[in-house]
Amino acid sequence: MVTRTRFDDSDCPVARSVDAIGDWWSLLIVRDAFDGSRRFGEFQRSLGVAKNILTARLRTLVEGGVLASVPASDGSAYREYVLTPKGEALFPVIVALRQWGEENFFAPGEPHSELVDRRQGRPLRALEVLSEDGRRLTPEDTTVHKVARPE
Amino acid sequence: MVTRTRFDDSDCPVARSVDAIGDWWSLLIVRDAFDGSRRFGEFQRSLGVAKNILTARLRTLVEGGVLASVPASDGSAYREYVLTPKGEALFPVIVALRQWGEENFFAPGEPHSELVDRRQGRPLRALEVLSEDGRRLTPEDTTVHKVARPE
DNA sequence: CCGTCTTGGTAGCATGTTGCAACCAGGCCT
DNA sequence: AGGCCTGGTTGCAACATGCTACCAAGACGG
Repeated sequence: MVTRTRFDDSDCPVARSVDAIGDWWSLLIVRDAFDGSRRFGEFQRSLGVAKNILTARLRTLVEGGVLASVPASDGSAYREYVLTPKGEALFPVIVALRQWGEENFFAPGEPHSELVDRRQGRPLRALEVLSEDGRRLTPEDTTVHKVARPE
Repeated sequence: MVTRTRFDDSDCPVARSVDAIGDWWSLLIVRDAFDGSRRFGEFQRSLGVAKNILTARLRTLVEGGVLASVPASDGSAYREYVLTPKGEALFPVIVALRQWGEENFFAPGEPHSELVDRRQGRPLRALEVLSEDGRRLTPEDTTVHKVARPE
């Protein structure tokens, strides 16, 4: 087959995550969902994505348990897409990508959308990778413990 | 055009990050690089990716400043691919995806590769999104401050 | 209800991208 | 020199993406 390679049986959690999200559009849909988008049209306008693509991505996200399709909150007969707990758990992923992007792809002072603490209106603290006892870890401080896949 | 949509001029850092990484293979290449892979053949065997795809992804990652192509460390005439500081800064992204995958795509007790603290051999602490003054934030505690794109 | 607008899609087609397999050049090794 | 390893490139078939047009059901004013 020439289908896109799947990673859903990999023993690496990163690979399975990547596989579950599906593609980059999906991640931007999730980003918009965190930002309050709920309706098909909201996602479509915000992303500028073709409607057939959006339809397909929303479907796979719902099938994957990241989004749920629920009756509209305004009483109309339309449906809305909201994050499930599993989808909400992607928050650190989005924040990590956001911080990496801010750091590396914007000139100083270049305007960009910014995620802020609602209470103080201040930007967030940079994510830190910590050991169990709270030491800050760099990539060199860690190693991957490989697990043999059972035959 | 029917080319894949690009996000490199979006005002959202998440979109620019997504655009810079390019596709999922690239992220898995970066994961392997954190895990110590350096040579073309190492990536190829580890990922099982077609060589032409790997060639293309390595090239875009080098062009994007995530990897650097350096002379081989063993004195041979071959080249190696190592993470730049910009690439190393993806560490929290990989860790976030890894933790999300561990949490959501493995049955309890199912074997999987694991990222551990080299000093203690223990798994890492879960990433936390914190406010500037150290409060732990959920998605609901944050909001995106939109910035108008200058015309 | 009746016509019309909005919402949320589907269908068809051109083009781009992916993956496989075959091939190949230059390093390395004895 | 001969043969194997490494690190690719090339060609092709299948699949995915994006665009535009179309469409059905819900909302809505009269």
